[in-house]
Amino acid sequence: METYKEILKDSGIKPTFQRIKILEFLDKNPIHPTVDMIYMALFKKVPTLSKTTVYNTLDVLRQHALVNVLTISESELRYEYARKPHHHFMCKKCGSIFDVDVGCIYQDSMSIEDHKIEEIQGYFKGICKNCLNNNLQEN
Amino acid sequence: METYKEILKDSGIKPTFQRIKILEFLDKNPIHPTVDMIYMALFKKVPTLSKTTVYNTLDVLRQHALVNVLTISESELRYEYARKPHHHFMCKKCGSIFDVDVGCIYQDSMSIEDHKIEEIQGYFKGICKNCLNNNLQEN
DNA sequence: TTTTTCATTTATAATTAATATAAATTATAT
DNA sequence: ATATAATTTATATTAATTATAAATGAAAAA
Repeated sequence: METYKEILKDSGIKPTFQRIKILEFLDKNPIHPTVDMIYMALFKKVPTLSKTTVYNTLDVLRQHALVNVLTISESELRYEYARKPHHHFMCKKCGSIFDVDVGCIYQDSMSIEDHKIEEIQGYFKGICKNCLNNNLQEN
Repeated sequence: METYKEILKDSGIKPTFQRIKILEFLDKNPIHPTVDMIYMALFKKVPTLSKTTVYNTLDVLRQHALVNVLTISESELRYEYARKPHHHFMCKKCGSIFDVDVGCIYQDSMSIEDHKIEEIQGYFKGICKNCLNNNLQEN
């Protein structure tokens, strides 16, 4: 199993302690966190961490295609460890974001209506299955 | 042809001058503008307009399903007059946003992986056909 | 080892989109 | 006319993000 240090090195990124920790957090917590969620979680174990570093690191990781930025929320950006392409569902009630593993027919297209495609984001919004179940129990 | 006043009335919205102007602007300028773009454009003809009114009006129009909010940009929200469902393409070079009229196979689905769908956003990003052409001319 | 250099991290300040609040205005109903 | 309520406006506030510069740390050169 490849370590985070190795993943960073292989991408040409100097594997600093902070970068390793942020990458590890994203990998182990597929919750599509905000910058603040990452900062709050890691601050407990790395009290010297600064929020600027989280921003900087996410930028670096993104430039090397290790993380994706999601604009699914209207108020702040969300981040995820980049695995294979997929779409996302955001619950309007609890706010959680889920991966949805549906085949996108444009995933392998080079262009759409003569525009060159470099990136595809598919966002679904509504009520997640957990909230749907909780609603039933309340009745 | 239905007037903007009528469209607002039919949606149960009091057709004020500001609301009519904002709705008209969105209808006649399918550029998916930001709040600022709407404000700047209308301010010329309606110098008393305030930016808060643009925010408020867009909220009201949205609640009555007359406008859609796009989160395609990472820095600010974009708005459009709500017509029939479609996806969007944003150019990474010039920043323009285009409607793309592609059939979405999930458009009529009620749910996805047990989550209840209420809204679907499909975003494509890359280089638009205009910028692709301009690049050729520069050589 | 010591020094130098450079990248990274951190602290701080600045920017800006969006929201909240309250006063002013306008329209509507009494 | 007057009172009431909705809307608009001005202003202040919040909060995500970016910019700037100082502090730190690690690698390279002497």
